[in-house]
Amino acid sequence: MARALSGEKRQAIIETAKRLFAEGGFGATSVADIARAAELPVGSIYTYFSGKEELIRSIVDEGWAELHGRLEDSLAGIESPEDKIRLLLDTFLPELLGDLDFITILLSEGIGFTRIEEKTQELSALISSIMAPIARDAPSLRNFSATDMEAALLVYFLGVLAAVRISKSANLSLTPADVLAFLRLTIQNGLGVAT
Amino acid sequence: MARALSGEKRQAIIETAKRLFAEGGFGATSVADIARAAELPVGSIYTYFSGKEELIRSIVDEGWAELHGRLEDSLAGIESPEDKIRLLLDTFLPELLGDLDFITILLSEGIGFTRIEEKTQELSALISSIMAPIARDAPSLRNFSATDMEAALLVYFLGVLAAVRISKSANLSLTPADVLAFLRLTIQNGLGVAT
Amino acid sequence: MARALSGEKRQAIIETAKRLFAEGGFGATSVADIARAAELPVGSIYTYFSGKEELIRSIVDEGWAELHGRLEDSLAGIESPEDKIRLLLDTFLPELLGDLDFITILLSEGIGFTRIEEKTQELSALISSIMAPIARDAPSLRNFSATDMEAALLVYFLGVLAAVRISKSANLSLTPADVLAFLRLTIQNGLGVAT
Amino acid sequence: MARALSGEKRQAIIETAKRLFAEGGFGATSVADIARAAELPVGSIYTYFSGKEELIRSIVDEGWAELHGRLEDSLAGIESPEDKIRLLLDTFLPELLGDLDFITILLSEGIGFTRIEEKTQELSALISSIMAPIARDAPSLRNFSATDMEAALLVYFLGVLAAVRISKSANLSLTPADVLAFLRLTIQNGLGVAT
DNA sequence: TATGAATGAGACTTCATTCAT
DNA sequence: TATGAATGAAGTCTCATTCAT
Repeated sequence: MARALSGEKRQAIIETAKRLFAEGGFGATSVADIARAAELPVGSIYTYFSGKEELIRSIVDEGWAELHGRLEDSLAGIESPEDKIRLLLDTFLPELLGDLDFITILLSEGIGFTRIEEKTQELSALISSIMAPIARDAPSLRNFSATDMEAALLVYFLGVLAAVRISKSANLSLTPADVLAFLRLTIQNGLGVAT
Repeated sequence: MARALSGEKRQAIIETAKRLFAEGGFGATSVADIARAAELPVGSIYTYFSGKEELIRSIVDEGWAELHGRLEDSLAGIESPEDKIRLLLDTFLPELLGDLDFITILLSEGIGFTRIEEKTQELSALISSIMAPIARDAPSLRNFSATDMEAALLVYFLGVLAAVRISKSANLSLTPADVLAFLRLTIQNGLGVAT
Repeated sequence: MARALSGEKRQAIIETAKRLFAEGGFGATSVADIARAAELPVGSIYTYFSGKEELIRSIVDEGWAELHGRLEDSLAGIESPEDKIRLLLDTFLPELLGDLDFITILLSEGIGFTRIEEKTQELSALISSIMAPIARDAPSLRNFSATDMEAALLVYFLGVLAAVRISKSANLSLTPADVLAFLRLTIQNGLGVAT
Repeated sequence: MARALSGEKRQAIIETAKRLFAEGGFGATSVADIARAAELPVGSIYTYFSGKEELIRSIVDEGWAELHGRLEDSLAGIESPEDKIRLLLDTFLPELLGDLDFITILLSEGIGFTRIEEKTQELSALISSIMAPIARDAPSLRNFSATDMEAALLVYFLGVLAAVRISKSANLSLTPADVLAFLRLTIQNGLGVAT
């Protein structure tokens, strides 16, 4: 029997590529760069991925699947909408915001190689369904149409990601925690859910 | 006359490159592609720009300068903060959101070649100063710290751009007008300024 | 038993490689392609052959040896030159012309990896010796020198192979049977041997 | 104005590539090999040809066009079928047989990249039309069907090419002149045309 | 100033062969 | 013996930039 494909090696490639793509961009990062950084021969990249595009697609797809999976698992054990929102704000978002490389790829090069839009909508729908029961009763959302809600979710979600990313890359004083704090305030004001 | 023609040529290069960079990305668009699409010889690109990077830098810098300049000019003739906010929502943002190619470049490839962060902060500061007098008196913003305001501006500004961009590239039903409508509602709720 | 199985595996490799080399060319066919098509692991190819070149050499050498061997065996039991010629036309050539992949390899990639020329001469000499007694008495060959005979054999042999090959690859209406019919006519006219 | 494409350089590439393809085969000859032999930078090959395949296609197409063109030009001034056949044997074929590299490419790698079959048929039809008036009256061709004629042309044409090629590559004593002599004899016997 | 051919570094990818298992 | 992951040299091709014209 020959050697089996090494999950470790595959993961090392994914992680190295994620970092380099986030730092320098997809186009400016060569497969050779990735191999060098991962301390692997170039050929090995192609043992694990059919090409450079499959590599970025895997980074996004798998990163997203893990995120989404963990979120759904966690939500499954929770009944109250308020607790679900707290989970989003206290666990899910901090985790996502902690993975700046992932966010960077998601917001820039990722588009065009992966169906990020579908993923964003997926998440939108999930959050939307969580918020619906509360939003219905929130006085400040009285005059929010369904379209307004859809726009709100996109703006807040993408805005939070982009804000955190730009704060980091521009060395602004604003931290992910600050951004989350603003989001908490906004949700408390809008939905009346304190976290 | 000759100078006018040259200016036109330069502008043609900028516009063609902007479209191609937005459509295919900076890395995937060659200088020859731009020359072909602009129906100009390759050499001409280098008559007007020192290289490919200066080209994208010019697109972002000049696009931003024009935007910012027009905004300041318009604001100069307005006294009331409410009217200023109306100008932002009714003129400035619709214009910006209409230039999807510019937004796309700004959010993806732009970063890394240009100091977008500084520009975003510039705009942030401007808007912040406009809102300050109103925000102070808005009851719903009572417990908003300065940091919260900074976060809010970044999240809304970047969120609106990213939402519009993704809606277009993913063929979502959400239009720039929908996103603006949400923003208007939010401002009315938060600042009490109707537009 | 084990050896029989191994022989089968070796034969499967030879046959698969022959087909792929004929279809796509030696250079364009990878060892992995052959392994995949033969439903064998890559390593197995190297258990039976020292490398890709030995593989094509084996295809040509063994194919030729079998052909030549069968021909000599059959000729051994025949006395009359006329019957020998009939054997060539009715058995040997139809068999050879039926193996289009072999012909294709022989005429294209084969050269350069194998000493096809020697083989062609070998066969030439054999056929020449068969025809000699008859040719001497054929009136129409009166003014044929030995060199003319050598040229004739080469032209007819290679011409028949190339014609059949090109007819197939170009989807011409000409069949191997048509080409053989022409050859029969020619031999009847030239040597007076009817088949 | 920039430099104009150099016909000389293009021709040098064609000739170098033709030689190398004939000597080592298409697959085994790298673009870098060609560039080195032509004393040109690799990039220049791509200034004149879109890729390696267009290169071999150009070799075959242009070589064939020149050959075919010259043949038709020469035939245009000749009335008698006998003289036309003499032209084929005394001028056209010797020229073709003198370009061994071209023949080699035609017979091996050429197939698959170029529509050689169509070209062969083109020539077949031309020669066929030349021979028709004579063949009708030739007693020895009485029992030749149209299919036989087609087969004959293919076998003789391809056979002559292949024979000359193999004689050269195998260092046989047979020369192109010998092969042509055989062909002359055969035509004299069959068609009664002396050359 | 205008042009576009020229250049060669470097990108992505393939692949024959080896060898740990 | 059997396997197929591992390897890195080499292949094809692209492209930003230069510069002869």
